[in-house]
Amino acid sequence: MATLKDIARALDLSITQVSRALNDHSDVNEETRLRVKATARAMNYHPNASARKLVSGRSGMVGLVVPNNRNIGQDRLFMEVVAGLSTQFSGRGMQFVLHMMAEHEPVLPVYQKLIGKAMLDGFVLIDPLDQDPRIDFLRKTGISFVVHGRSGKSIDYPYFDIENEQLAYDLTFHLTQRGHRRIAFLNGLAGRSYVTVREQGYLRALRDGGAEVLPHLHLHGEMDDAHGLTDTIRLFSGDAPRPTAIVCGNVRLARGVYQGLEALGLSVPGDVSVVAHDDELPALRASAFFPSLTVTKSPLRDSWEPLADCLAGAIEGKPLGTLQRLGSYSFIERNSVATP
Amino acid sequence: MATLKDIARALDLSITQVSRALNDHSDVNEETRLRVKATARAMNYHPNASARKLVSGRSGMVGLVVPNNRNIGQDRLFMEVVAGLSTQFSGRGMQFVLHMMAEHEPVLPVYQKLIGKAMLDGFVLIDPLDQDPRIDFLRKTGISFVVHGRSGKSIDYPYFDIENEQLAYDLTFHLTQRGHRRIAFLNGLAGRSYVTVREQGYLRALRDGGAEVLPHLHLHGEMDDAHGLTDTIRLFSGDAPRPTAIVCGNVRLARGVYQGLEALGLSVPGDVSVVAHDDELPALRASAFFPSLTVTKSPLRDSWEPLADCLAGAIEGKPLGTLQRLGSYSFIERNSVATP
DNA sequence: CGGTTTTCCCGAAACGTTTCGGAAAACATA
DNA sequence: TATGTTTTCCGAAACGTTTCGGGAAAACCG
Repeated sequence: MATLKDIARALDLSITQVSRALNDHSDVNEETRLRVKATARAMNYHPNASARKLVSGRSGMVGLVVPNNRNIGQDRLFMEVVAGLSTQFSGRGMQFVLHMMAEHEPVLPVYQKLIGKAMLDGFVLIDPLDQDPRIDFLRKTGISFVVHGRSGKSIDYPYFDIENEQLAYDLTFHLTQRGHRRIAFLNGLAGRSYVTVREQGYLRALRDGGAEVLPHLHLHGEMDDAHGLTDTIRLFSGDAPRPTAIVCGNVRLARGVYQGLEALGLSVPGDVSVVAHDDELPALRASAFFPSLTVTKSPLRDSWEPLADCLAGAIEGKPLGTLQRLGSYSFIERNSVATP
Repeated sequence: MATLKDIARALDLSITQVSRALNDHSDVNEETRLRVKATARAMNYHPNASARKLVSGRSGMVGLVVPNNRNIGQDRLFMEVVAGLSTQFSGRGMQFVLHMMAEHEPVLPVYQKLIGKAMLDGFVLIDPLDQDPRIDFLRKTGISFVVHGRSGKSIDYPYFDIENEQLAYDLTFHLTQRGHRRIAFLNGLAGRSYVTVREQGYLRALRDGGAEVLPHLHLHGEMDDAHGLTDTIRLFSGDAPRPTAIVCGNVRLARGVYQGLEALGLSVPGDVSVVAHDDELPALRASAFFPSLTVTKSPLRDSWEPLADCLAGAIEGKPLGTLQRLGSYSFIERNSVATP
């Protein structure tokens, strides 16, 4: 636990100069800088994070607050997020604080408290809602943050996102081009901003492609196998006009859809075409579906690096322009689409 | 971001007295204490963690360092650990720092660095190995820590553990009492301390129960479905004497074993008896096996609270006796065991 | 050689908290 | 009234770092 004082004493320098040498300030002799750095390493000195935070306002620690309302234990996505972000920040010499809230605990007071303790430099915000109150709150406090996604009309904060509107458009429009006129969309939970945005892309493509807009074909829900299965069964029960194609919000939904169609005795793509967006979650390969699944692909694991980048940049005070990034996706045509 | 100074000024008190009032020291008037606490809440004051850490040595932050060598993305256990610990510490008003190391990065320098930065009060240590070097290292530095499990001969540190020796004994001895003489044990990865300890329990039960000790029936490996399946196939191939019963380190292994036995045309328990230890991981119910599985049960999710308790206690300087805890387990007899 | 700039360094203050040692006032004891 | 005791308070120092404002010496310029 060597301190600046120890190094200063060892080299017969002032604490000031040692600090400046280690922080690469301009007015310190090149030779002394080297001597200081050498002895710092030798005494394996690490700057005391608390002292540093106290005076400079930076601690190198960032936080993720996770509302624990859903069954986290089952959630593969959550693990991806946590493992990805933690690895990224650890690799940058930063610390990653994971705060899991109690169920039904209000969110904003938690941020309030964490900010009050003044130990975090910033936050990562995931799963933004339409008009997310967290964003307004954090913006008001002035603390740095980065959003995984976008929400609200004035987007004047750092984010990393993919073009959800466009990929929903691409998937849907592809189906209209193959002649489909009744296209269902199994979307995510209503209220999530990416869900709303995808809906817009879906509707735009329906109009552009000359397909029917049928509200009963647009469904919201958890994006897992079970909902894919049950939604499919429902779409093909009852009297309402049935779809000839289904757009799935992710590959898990698509797996459920395949099961549902098989149970109904319908074939893919003979009776029903299916497309999906592929986050490339582990152990779930769209190419291994039978028939293999046509998707827009954008690996979720490519999110963590830009997210960490943007947050680190925001903390360093970089201009907003460099802190708003869009990930790319690719359209991969396989064998799950045919003409109706 | 109210500070002690703000409160002091508002109440015309000294900073000292405000601090003492908030920390429930003895020499402060009951009435002033209440006034102070009221205004503190009103100004929603939160003590600055860095300043506190700097002077008192406590920051209320603890860390978990995770070696990222295995495929974390797939690991359900990891998620349980992280979600459980984070929830526990958050609930105690403490902060949980998750540090995921790069693959093949040496561990001890990471601890060294984190301790050097002096922002953490302690560590949770999981998956201890026999003679785990991390334990020796942390002990030498003097920082608080708690181990999930036990390792080494002189166990003079806080831990939470279950009686792995005894439960392996119970499972194995149960089979000997039903007349089994050749009992296989699908254990975990060699080198883990709980694996070694379970082996001892298994061997002790074989001797006590008068069964044969056949080294080729004791197998090590990752404790998942795949290994349960492949190990089972191997146990019943070749010329070596075949087991009439199998002890599984967890329920995932047991599921693989059931699949393997079915593939071999062997029935449970008619041809082979199977028992396991049940960590009660979500979405894997031993009672839903067919035939339902006889187990020793000890929910893993019951570990996080005592672990957090013990670490918090260690940081507060409580005596070691209260910081070494053993979880209980129960033996649940179902339908997967018969006489050979 | 006088004046100006550059180079390299340092003391002291500040961040917000806890805690040590003392001290004034009120109260009890003799 | 003098002496101790308890109650309630406060000033000042300390934790380890960064940074502001200066300052001495060396280098440069005409």
